[in-house]
Amino acid sequence: MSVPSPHLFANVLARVHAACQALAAEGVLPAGLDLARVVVEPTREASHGDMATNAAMVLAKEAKSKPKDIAEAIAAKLRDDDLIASVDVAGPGFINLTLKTAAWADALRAVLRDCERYGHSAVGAAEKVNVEYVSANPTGPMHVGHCRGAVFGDALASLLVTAGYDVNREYYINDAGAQVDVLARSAFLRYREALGQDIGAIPEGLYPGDYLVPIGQALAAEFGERLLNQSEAEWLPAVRTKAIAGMMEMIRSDLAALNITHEVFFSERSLISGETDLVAATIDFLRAKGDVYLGRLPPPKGKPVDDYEDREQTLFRATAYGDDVDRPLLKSDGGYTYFASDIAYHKTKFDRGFRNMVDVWGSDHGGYIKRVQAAIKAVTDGQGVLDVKIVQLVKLLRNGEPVKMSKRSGDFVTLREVVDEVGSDAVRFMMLFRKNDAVLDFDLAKVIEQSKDNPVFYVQYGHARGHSIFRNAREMLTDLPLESGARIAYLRDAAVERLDDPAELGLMRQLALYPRMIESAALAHEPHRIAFYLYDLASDFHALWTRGRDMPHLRFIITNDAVLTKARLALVQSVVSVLASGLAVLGVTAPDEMR
RNA sequence: GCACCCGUAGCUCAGCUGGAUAGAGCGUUGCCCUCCGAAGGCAAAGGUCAUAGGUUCGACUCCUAUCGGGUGCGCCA
Repeated sequence: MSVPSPHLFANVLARVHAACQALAAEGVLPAGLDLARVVVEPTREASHGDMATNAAMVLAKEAKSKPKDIAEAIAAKLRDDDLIASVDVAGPGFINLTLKTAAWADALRAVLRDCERYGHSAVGAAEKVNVEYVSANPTGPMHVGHCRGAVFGDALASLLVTAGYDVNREYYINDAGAQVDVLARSAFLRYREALGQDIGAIPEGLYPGDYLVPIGQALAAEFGERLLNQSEAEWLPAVRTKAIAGMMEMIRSDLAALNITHEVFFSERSLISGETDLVAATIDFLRAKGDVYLGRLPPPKGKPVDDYEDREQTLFRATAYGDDVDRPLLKSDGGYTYFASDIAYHKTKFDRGFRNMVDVWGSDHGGYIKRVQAAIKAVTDGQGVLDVKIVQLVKLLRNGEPVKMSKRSGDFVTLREVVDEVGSDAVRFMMLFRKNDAVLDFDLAKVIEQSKDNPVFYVQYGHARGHSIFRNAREMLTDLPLESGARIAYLRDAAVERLDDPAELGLMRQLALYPRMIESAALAHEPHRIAFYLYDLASDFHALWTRGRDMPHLRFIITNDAVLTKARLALVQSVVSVLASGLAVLGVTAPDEMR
């Protein structure tokens, strides 16, 4: 696999670094300066050139000279650079750089050269990252509330892969708590039903959903009437195992509808059912460090706890690691708290080689972050790092009206219903077209609209429009290949230096931003930035396309100039490639034509 | 009471881990289709970035306090 060449911004940053180091060698700047805070970024205003660096301002204090003086010194070095057309010092010490137009042509060639690898990065340095997401309780089908976290986690994982990390996608199966016993009892009822018994109404406290009917039938087929004479203690484990397996199968199939897969499904029960009790081992580990003690907790504030009992309990010293209070590890019945299992679980992640962990949780778990991060610190001696991404609620609407009830399940809308109605692409893109920590309105009617108001359509249409241009261009360039790999190869030697219209150069600038966007979005764990970037790119592309209406000389296909046409097709191809690449990161398809 | 998240244009939201005169879509207003690329395009208006302090060359971004909205607060997962 070829390593993509450093992108334009990284390239220019390296030149700025080199200039600083040269000045250090000459004694103009002190030796050993920390260049970490030096950045090269696109300018917001065209009058400031193409790129700007803050080098002089950042280094001024340490170098003990005026920013302007340093800026002039760096600028003088950069003026000799073969990539740079002009250098200006402005404002408090910005160094504004204008690149030679050849640099943009080179950047465009890089897109065609790297093909689908364009934008891929090595910042991740193949470091292992564990991304845990979904982890819905195995007690029923997935509902809409789950799908934002599912899509977010999946896109984040793809983004990290694209940025060069070694990513493991993981699902934690909560198969050890009381809720799976409830599931087992609910399934047992359906088992009796399958054997012809009249079960009447589903009792309060059990899961009423029809989705358990097939589980009951499967149990009847496997066990016959054997379980009927057994006590609950006897039949429950087998029924539970069967029911959980059935629920997980259903969940996997729901996820498959969104093209989401996990490499690892980690069972909570496996922590305690193996040869060694890993939860006990983890508690012992913490106890040996002095982080476990017997003590009392003040009663909880907020809503009163009716069965509150002040008692001495086994506590983890979470406050020593940044949490607000110490947290219990054992319940009054002697069983492990969910938190205790969770510590052991995250310890296994670390023990499996993941120093970097990302968990994607729903907004109602926000209060749980500190204690798990505290636990990870304790259990990994500060080596492991957990970033928790909270995804906010989705408000499901239809034409602006809230959608509450479900046709199928009665009390919640299933993920499957939503995907069936609007398609995976619309769900995925819209879930990512917002910061994860902001609540999201999802309107079933609007997301399938084929208009500019619908970002999903707008971006996909950009890709399709590119292909439409290729199809039309074949009337003139009859040997233009339709297959994308061959077409890219065909366009690779196009005379892209002929692209000099400001609108074209603007699009080239936008394309050059993509690799930098991938890196920063990956480092920030923010896949939504890619969605917004693609929207901007599509917008620029559509704008250029429509300019051809008033200005025929700007059309992509110029019938009497094959060389220019080919150059413009190279630009179109680059846009198409980047749109396809970005959509792939988001898990959204890039269609060749809109139906 | 405490912790965490949010507060940016009339509405829905971006703002690239501290950069220059805060951006986009919708909506509003004004132009642009006898024909060639209008499932539209161009342009304008619209802001005390919740408020008040602080940190520094520089703050929507970091810190403190206050106001408003949300979430959570032994032995649920």
